[in-house]
Amino acid sequence: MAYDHREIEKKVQAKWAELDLYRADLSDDPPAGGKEPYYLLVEFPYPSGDLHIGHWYAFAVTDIYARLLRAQGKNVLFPIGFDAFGLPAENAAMKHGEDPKAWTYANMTRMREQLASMGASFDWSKEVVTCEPSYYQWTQWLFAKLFEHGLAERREAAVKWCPKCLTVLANEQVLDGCCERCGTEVEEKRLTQWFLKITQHAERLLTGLDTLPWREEIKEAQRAWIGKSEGAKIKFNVRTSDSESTDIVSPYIEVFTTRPDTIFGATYLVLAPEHSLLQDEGFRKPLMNAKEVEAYVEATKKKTERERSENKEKTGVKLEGVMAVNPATKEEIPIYVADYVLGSYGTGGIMAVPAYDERDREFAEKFNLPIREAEFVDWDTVASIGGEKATQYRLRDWLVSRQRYWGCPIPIVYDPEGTPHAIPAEHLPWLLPTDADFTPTGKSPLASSKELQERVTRIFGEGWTPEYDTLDTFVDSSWYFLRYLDPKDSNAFSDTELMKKWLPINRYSGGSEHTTMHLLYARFFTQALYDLALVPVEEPFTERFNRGLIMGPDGAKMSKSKGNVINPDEFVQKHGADAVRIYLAFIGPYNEPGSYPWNLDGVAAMRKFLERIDRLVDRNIEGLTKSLDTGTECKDFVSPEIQQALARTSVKVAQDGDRFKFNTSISTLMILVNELEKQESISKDTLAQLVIMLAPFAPHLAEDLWEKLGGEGSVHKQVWPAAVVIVASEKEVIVQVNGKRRGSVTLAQDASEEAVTAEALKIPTVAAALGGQEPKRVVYVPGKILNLVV
RNA sequence: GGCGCGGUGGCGGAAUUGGUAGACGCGCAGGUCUCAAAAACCUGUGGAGUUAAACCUUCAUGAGGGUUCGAGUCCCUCCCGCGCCACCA
Repeated sequence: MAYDHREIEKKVQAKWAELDLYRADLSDDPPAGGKEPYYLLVEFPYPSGDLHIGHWYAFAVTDIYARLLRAQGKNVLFPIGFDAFGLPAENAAMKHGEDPKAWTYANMTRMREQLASMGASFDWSKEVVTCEPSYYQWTQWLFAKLFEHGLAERREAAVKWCPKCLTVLANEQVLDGCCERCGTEVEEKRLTQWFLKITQHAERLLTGLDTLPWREEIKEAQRAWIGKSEGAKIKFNVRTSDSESTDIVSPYIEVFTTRPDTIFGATYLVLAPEHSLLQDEGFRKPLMNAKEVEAYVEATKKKTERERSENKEKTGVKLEGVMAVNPATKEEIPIYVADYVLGSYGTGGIMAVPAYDERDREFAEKFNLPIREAEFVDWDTVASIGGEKATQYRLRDWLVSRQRYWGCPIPIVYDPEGTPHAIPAEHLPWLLPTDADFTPTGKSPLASSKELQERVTRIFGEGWTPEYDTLDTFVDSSWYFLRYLDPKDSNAFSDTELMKKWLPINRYSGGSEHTTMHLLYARFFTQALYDLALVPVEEPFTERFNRGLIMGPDGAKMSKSKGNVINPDEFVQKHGADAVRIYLAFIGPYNEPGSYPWNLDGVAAMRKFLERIDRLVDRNIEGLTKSLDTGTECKDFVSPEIQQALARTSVKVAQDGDRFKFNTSISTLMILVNELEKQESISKDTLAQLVIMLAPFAPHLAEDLWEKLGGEGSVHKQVWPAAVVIVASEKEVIVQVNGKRRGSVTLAQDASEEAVTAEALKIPTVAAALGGQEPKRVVYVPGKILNLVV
């Protein structure tokens, strides 16, 4: 008889709610006999409205770990919330004429139910919702702190613009030249925007990685993104090149190079078309082909960086009338403007060494410039010509302004002179106005709010104006894990004492797409707040695991157009939430970013496994009842084999769980069930242990079985079975000849090498393999292996 | 192009970190039950070979070398896949 999962899920979920089972008491203190705190974090969802299979994989499997930890006596904080500001809400609002807020809140209601349906043991009392004023008040407060300390700055810069989302983007949100959200190719503009100065933390973001036990690929991706290069800055004087005068024009051109030792081979200089000298009057004066240069600069402006890099054919224009002087050779060398040099990196100018740089060589060959292999010089020589050691990073400052409505208002006002001021804390939360036309036009929707302007005038006076942009949603999510500790506090963003106790987060599970976005931002935020003595740790996440991807049954990425999308609800209806949970956990290791095809038979197989356990308990409960009826002692005999098996399972399930290898945890449980099924009768205690170990994986069925067994309270409050190990008196030793297995002997644990060897030689296959020869050498690993070498 | 991570049956994946390769599950094959089928259960299942049968032999962890008593695991060379970065000087 198959169990009725729908009824069980309903019943036990109500029971858990009634018992308020998953609330973590954060002040529970270890010295006072409390449990050790463990902060388990999973990236909070965007309220998109429907839980898809990826959500299940993210939350249901991480939940297994939360339950394993609780069973092992940890005080587990496993919170959840919603990353609720963001663009899709506005898009939906435009499409259906709904209010972004109404859309967001309706979705959150729906998702809370769905998250409950998977049996996730979140502590909802700690919920944070980033679009609520009680939350974004503190996003604003923290932004103001960063502003006061010079880490937030408004300035003009070349920025990426998404023509579809009609907003600027951070560098991190541009993937292969396209918008991370919608895939549209981005444009470049020069705009005045708000930046968070993450580049000030480049070095610490780099060195901090060395202290973290993360997988190498995550660290390497961040290192590559930060992109540190060490080299030198060298100044080249510039002269007019008419024959009589060798006037020094405009002070000099400074270049950055990672190879200052090749300066003898620098046969020309190249400026990026964006280089400020090209706009400098003094520099332009002697130019004989200023118009041609101007035309080239203009043509480059029309190209995106992507177009510049896709066209590998080198282009450029020589600056006629000026020459640079190589400070090492004192030689006059030509200066070019070429778009293969980027204005946004280094000094925007390079010394070209065509002998050792592929790109310079291509350019030199095309323009017939000299290619000289040179002697290499040491650092003293470089220093003697004015070279200075310099380090460059690829990382750009984080652009956080967004010309969109549904986001956290930037807590800044401008005085009549246009100088920005942080809005004082007493006026926070600085509310998102409700009278703005949120249709994105490229201009900030908040500019259309009368209420906002009136509010500014009322509070700050005539002539003052509000900031109209909202913050990138990645700012909201850069500190949410701090708020979980104290989500309702209206006096502080978090609680100092609780932060000391609960930070850093023990384990953070999420998606690999956040490696060079959210994960980098959150580290920066934490470091910055650490410097302001607002948080007690420099690194927020001790361990980080990127989970893999669930693919369609055909092995391809799920997409509506391919028709291979798996809807978890169908499987939950048919096989139950527990079967889906176990299937997702069994599919492969959770700590590796692999991609796993959804196997249609897989969930059914997991359901069968659960039914076998259900039957096993039922069958034996009958037996237990009978023995009670006859008055015999119920606590019956447990064979050493079963005791051994229980001990083995208890250790291995917990160990593998700790490595996020739930697949082998479950296979270990399967092996135990296979063994138990062979027993004629099983004691109640044995069944109880099985059910406790099943509970993290199949929380609903386990709770039901626990009740059947007459257990007190909830199975999820039980402690993990202690491993009662029986020390075997005998041990099997593998016998090898020349490293190949030829048999085995079972002898006393402490048998001597001689005794094992003597016994091994009696095995016919061993004797045959030896062919009558005496072993030249014997390798004995006590209790494991005896290798006879001939 | 640079860096990182991988490559194990028909499939997802195991392998105590140098010690019986292929756990567990899917799939497949055969069987029990049935008039039949489904479900359920049982048995088998890397290739090749010897055999009455094998707890027998042999080959096998992308390819080729090496270290070692012993290598999926360590080292070298190469091939392939995935990820990140990429005209970053």
